Amino acid sequence: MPELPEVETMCRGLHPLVGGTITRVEFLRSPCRPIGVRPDRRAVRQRMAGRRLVAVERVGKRVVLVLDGDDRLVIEPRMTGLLLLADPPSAEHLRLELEFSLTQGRTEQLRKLWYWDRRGLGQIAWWSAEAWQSSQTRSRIGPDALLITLDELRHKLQNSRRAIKVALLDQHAVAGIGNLYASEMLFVAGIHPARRCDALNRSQWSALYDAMRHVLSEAIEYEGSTLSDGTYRNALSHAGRYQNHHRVYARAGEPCPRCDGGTVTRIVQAQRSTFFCPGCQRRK
DNA sequence: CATATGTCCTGAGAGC
DNA sequence: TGCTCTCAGGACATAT
Repeated sequence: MPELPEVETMCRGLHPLVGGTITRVEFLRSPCRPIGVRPDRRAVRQRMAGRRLVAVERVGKRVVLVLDGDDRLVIEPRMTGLLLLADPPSAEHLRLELEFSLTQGRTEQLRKLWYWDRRGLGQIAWWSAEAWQSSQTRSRIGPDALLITLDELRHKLQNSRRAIKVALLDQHAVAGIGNLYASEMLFVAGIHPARRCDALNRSQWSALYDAMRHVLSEAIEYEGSTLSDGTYRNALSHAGRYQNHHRVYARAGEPCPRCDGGTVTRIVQAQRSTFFCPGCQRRK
């Protein structure tokens, strides 16, 4: 489930490690199927060891550990991946352990960073500086949802025949939006999730753009959403709080928080749940 | 090219 | 109580 706000929160939580040197890299043997590591575990372990962490960045829903020399370790948590400095929820789903050495004055401190993933759909990939550079210029992934301009968003999607909800999930168009926040931002914008992109007018694109920025930044302030399965946690293993502020997601049957008489409704689009209010998100 | 569908994965919860 | 089944949705592979 981690989408842009959760991944942003994870990244911010890793800030204490910046400047530290990686002293140990351990891919943990677990009864679970190993997650994908590219090029492979041994190569990644060799390349990581002794490197300094220069920055932690986010690209869409991916966490990028920038190392000295500009090489990068890119972590995609997908559904259940977490990056933790403390208290993993279970030992058996730990996948990767990194040990960092941090110097503060004369004292040296060791800290661990774990990648934990219950379902194991996550991916970890090593990018050399050169490979990263060329992939950036070829730009396989779309502009980040918090960096894209209104014009870019409109030009990317306005000719698409897809439903707007489905198009918002396309990471090649705009990166960072997932199933939960797509429903939330369409509700705030007052747009029916099944409206075709090519049927939206200029003021609706503008409303959607504003709603996208509003919902995502609000969710970051609350440190993301921890759903009923309780999986998502920040780096210190604390739950997010934005689930208490969801307007429609997973609220089917509840009264609309905006209009009189509307009921939040669940539909399925592209095999995913969508939540909206038929009363104030009109088809036309 | 654009769009739609299938696939992977684990554990919670429903229903019998 | 204990079993089987369905569902949750990240990204990508494959099909149309």
